[in-house]
Parts: sequence; C-alpha cells; structure tokens
Amino acid sequence: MENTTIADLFDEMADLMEFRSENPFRIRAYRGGAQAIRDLDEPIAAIADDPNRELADLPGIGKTLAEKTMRLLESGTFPQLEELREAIPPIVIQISRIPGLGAKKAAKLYELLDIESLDDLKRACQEGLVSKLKGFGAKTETMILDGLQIAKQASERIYWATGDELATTIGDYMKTCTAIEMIEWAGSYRRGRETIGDLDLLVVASDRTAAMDFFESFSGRSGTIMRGDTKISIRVAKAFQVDMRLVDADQFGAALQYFTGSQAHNIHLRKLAKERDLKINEYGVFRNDDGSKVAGDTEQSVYQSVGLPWIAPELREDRDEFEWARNDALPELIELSDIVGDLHMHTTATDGNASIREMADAAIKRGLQYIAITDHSKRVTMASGLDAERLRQQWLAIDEIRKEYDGRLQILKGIECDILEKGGMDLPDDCLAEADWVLASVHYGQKQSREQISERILGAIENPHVDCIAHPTGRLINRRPAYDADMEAIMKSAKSHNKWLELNANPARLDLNDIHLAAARRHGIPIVINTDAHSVDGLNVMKYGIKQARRGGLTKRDVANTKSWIDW
DNA sequence: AGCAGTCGTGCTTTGGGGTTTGCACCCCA
Repeated sequence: MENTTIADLFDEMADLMEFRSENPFRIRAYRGGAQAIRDLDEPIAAIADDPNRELADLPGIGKTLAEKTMRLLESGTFPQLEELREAIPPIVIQISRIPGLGAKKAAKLYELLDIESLDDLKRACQEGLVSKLKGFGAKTETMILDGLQIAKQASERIYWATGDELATTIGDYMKTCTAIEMIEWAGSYRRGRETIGDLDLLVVASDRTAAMDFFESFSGRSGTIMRGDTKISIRVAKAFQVDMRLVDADQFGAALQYFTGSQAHNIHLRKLAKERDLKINEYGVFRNDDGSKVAGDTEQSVYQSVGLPWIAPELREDRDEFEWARNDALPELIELSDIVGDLHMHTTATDGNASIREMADAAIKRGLQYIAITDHSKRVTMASGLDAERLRQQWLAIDEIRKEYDGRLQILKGIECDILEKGGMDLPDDCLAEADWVLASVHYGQKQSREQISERILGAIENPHVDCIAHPTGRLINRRPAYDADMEAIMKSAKSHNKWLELNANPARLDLNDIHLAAARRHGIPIVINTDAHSVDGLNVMKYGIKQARRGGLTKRDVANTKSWIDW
C-alpha cells in the first residue's frame, strides 16, 4: 500500500471523526499523521519491514498510529475506520460539502427529509421543504441551491495535485514494465486542469497482454472496471478511475493529441483539417481524396499537417491558441526554474509551523534568491495574527538574521494584511510604510455584496503601501465559491496604480484561475506566483502555480518573481 | 492522538460575525 493511500485513509478517518465532533486534538493527530506519511521520501512499508526501525519514531506517529499503519499494510483498513464508515452514510458527508452546511445540518436534512441523493436535496429546496425546517430559512435554502454544484464536483473530481501524485506513482511503476515501449499521460491531467475526473494513460507495448497484466498488478488497484483488447480501466484509491489505452507506435502522436483534448480544441483542429481536405482522428491524419496517411506518429506531425506549430497541452482549450499558433505568436510558457523568489509565507509567529530561519534555509535549498515573510495581521484571530508591535518585533528579528544570510538569500520584511470587513487595512499606514512588501487579502466578510467587496479590494489597491492583492478571488476548489467581486474593475485599478496580483499556488486555491490570469496578462498586470507556505514542505507547491500560470498563457516576462528583487 | 517529562498527566490555535432563532450552527487560515 502506497504512502499516499495510507495518508488518504487517515485523512478520511479525521473527516469522519470531525463529523462526529470528536476530540479536536485526536482529529488533528490523524491529520498530522497523514501529512507526516505523505511527506516521507521512502515507502512507509519499508520502515515497517525493517526490524531495526520503529514507525512510532517518526514525528507525528505514535504508538496508536503505528499500530493502525500496520493494520493498513496488512489488510487495507482498520476497525475504527470501518465502524465510522458504517455509521455515517456517504450522502451525509456529501451534503456537508455544500458551503454553509456542516455535520449537524447535513444529518438533519438526511433524517427529516429522507434525502438519499444531492438531486433529492435540490428537489426539496425547490419545493420549499427545507426552509420550513427548524433551524433553516430562506437564505439557507438559496445557499444550498447555489452550493450544490460544488458538492457534486467534489465527489467526482480531485485536485490536479492529487492526480499528479497518483499519476507519478503509477507512471514510475509502469516504466519498469519491459513490455512497454512508449508511455505518456493524456487527458485533463496533461492539460493541467485544476481538477481531474480520471486519468488516461497512453501506451505502446511490444506485448499488450503483458502490459495489461502489469497494469492490473499495480499495488494500489482496488478493482478492474473493464478489460478489452486495446483499453483497460481500473479503480484505485477512493474509486478513482485510471484508463490505459494501447496503440501502435505510428499512431502514438495522433492518439496522444486525440486523448489529450480538450474536446473543443479537437473540434477546432479537425475543422482546420477539413478545410485542407484532410481528416484527423485518433489513428492519424489522412487525405480525403485517396485515404492515404500523411501524419500521426508524433503530435508535432499532426499540427504540422494543418500548417501549425505544436501547441502546449495547457493551452488546448480553444481560447486563443489557434490564433496565436497561426500568427507564430504562441507564448513561451513559464517554467518552474524561472522562479527566483517567493513572496508569501507564514512562520510560527502566526499559523506556520517553521521558524524564519527554517523557511530561509528551505528557500535556499530550492534555489530561491529572496523570500518575503508575510504572516497574518491581527484580524485573523484564529491564527493569532500580528499587531503592529509584534510585527515590528518580527522585523527586528529579521534584521538580526539578515546578516547570516547576506549574499545567499534576501529576506524581506512583509505582511499579509487583512482588508477589514468595513473596508480599510488591519494595520496602520505608518506600520505598513515600514514594510518591504505588503500583501493585502480578504479573509472575512466573503459573502458581502458585489459592491461592498469590490470596494474593499479597490480600497486596498489604492492604499499606497499595498503592493499586491493575495488570492484575489478567495475561491477554494471544490469547497467554496469566489467572492462576488468586480474583477474587471480590480484589474483596471491594479494596472493604473501599478500594483500586482497574486497567483496563489496552493493546490486548493490556484487563485487567480486561468481565465483571470489571461486577462491580467492582456492588461499588462504583473503576476506574482506565491506558495503561501505554512511549513517547509509548503514551499513545494510552487509547481502547481506554474502549471496554472501556463494555462493562463503566462511567460517568464509576465511573472514578477522571475526577476531579482533589486530589479523591481 | 502525540508529546514532553511530572513517566501519569496536562497541554495542544482563537473568538467574532452571520443566519436563524432565541441557542445552535457554520465560517474564517
């Protein structure tokens, strides 16, 4: 059993316990254990098998979690997990994923209205049954109808980052199969969409039966959905589907292009082929007159057959990519190695779990030239946010540390300052004026009217001490919608005030999204890609931000933290 | 449930605001 699978099961246990309002510290212990196992750089099974090592020696894993890990490795589950799975129907969990509903209200809906599916719930809301219940009103009913889509998607699609872990594990495994000659992921995973519904693996094999057998022997497989001559589908982890398609080597490019999509992109491409009296399908590119094949072994050859250069998968959404390709104006998309700084991270002063020094050392290890320490301001009570006095103390500490890192890393005095519900910043101007770098962000009053919340953000942009708006739309993928803000007005104001916008690389945020990024690029607003790290490992999420930036068509030139700090 | 140290026990983030209702629930990093 893979580390990620074990971690997922501990997280599931924590979810179920949370649902039962059990001791929050026990819940945290499960989450902590899950994170610890996820972050290991070796299989936990290897540690379990080694007589000289103890699972309980791992930080975050004690006697109990060590024992449960052993049970998982032996049987794939443990009794407490099974008990809770029995006790809590999956539909109740699904209902509680609707923003605004929690465990109690979800259970009430399930029991009182006999809700068996999200569609049942939708019907009950439309018939006005929900607002008649004690503890529910008209606003809650509207909120449920608005949030149903989010809950539905959460049960069907996983974060790109989660898909990436799974794809990497399966891909590394499949590459050890001697019958496989070519292998590539296709689908929305290859295009870097923010969520993934399933995974598509494309393979050329010298022995198809052997390749399929090998695929079916993957240790994380929980079942086989179907197996034919050219396609096999298995289930892994939480009922997630992974397809493998077998094609001939001379069809590989055409198949890869076809199965990567998007559908809209493929329709457009085929229309272009038709205009040239060609036909493109998953087997190749063919002339209509004599049926002869003109391309298909590589993707390049497919695009070339209609007179276009190869188009990066991240751009294949039928937005601007064909026009760019036709005019030889495809953006040279940004890469992880272009990033030289990270301007959003937290420390133990608020809700981070590493010190300034630990973050600095980790940043150097990742090849960065500069970082900004940006802890929360005081309004964020839950994270024990900083007031002006504590913030100035932190800056004194940074002054001390700077000497040690001179010539190796620039450490900037920053702050993630809240934009208050009534408008205005959470810290006085004289304090913000002393910072090297000020992020402004909304955490509270997210459900305010479009006018209110837009005005708050515009006010922050107009504040001369604010440099950048962090996670500008506030959305959490599969969990929470964006603020109802006027993004067009925000971009215009950012441009005219010479302010930057963040692309928050946290895989649950990825905020701004691809559409907004493309708009920011058109406006000429510099984007800053930040990790918002709350730990040393949190710095690793930069790669997800890069993927999202590429989907927005961003180049190195469009992203501010590809430049040295002194060049700004 | 993990952890530190007291080796059995206490500690482990915080508190205000909205909705619906009159206290309970949910949200916010």
